[in-house]
Amino acid sequence: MSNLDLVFGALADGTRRAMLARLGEGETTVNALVALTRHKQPTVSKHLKVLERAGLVMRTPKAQYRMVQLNPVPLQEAELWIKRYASLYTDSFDRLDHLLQDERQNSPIEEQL
Amino acid sequence: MSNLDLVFGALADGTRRAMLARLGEGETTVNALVALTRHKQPTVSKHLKVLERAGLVMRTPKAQYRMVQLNPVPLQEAELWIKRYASLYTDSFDRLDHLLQDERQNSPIEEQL
DNA sequence: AACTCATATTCCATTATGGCTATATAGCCA
DNA sequence: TGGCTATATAGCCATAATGGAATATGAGTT
Repeated sequence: MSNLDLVFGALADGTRRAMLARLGEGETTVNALVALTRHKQPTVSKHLKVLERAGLVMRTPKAQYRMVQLNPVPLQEAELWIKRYASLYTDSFDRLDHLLQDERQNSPIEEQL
Repeated sequence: MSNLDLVFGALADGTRRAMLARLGEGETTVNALVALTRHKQPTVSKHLKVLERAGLVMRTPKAQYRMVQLNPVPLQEAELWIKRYASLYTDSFDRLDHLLQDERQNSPIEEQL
């Protein structure tokens, strides 16, 4: 499975997006994230695992807490995908550019994404 | 369910991203999309329905074909979300800006997304 | 009308997801 | 040590998602 699958999959949930938004303001603890949502702690831990699997989040132990930290890189990749593949329609110069690049690789297309 | 859920969910699949990438180059038929993937036609039709539900795609009948067309708007919204909520870490000016805006609304956070 | 091609729908099996409760683990503090 | 707190894991359930085969629909074509 592509990493973009995991990243977009992780983003496809409001609770997880809320957690990311919060993490964008700085690292925090798991409990702080629990407080943000209407869910129980184990549920939040599961969501964290999804985010972690997508590479969006890192957990580092600090005393009895696990500090949760945002990793922006996969988000940038996701943003890049949207720009690269789905904004072709706007800029026809860009479009030609991408078409040329795609020429080099071939089917099955899904493996390139 | 938020529309971003549907959009990101739709993007969380390489086959669908491949279809979108193709649609970025212009409208096409369902069969052309089938040819792009390793999947059967009914499967592709299902994927199209997912994309349609997310508002990413429109189908208009043209003779016996259904022309499939990309709708860029939800993609822009998705891109915007990434920028708005998850790129806080980069620009501290931006960050302050968002924090101030968030001040007005409150919990549960997930409903704001 | 009969045939064909393009696409959608139905049904089925398999697997994934999201939430909960209950329980385990592990670090701190007294 | 014992007890509190923070977090993870396991087990369970309901629901949704994925893919295929078979079939239906609908438009063109002869």
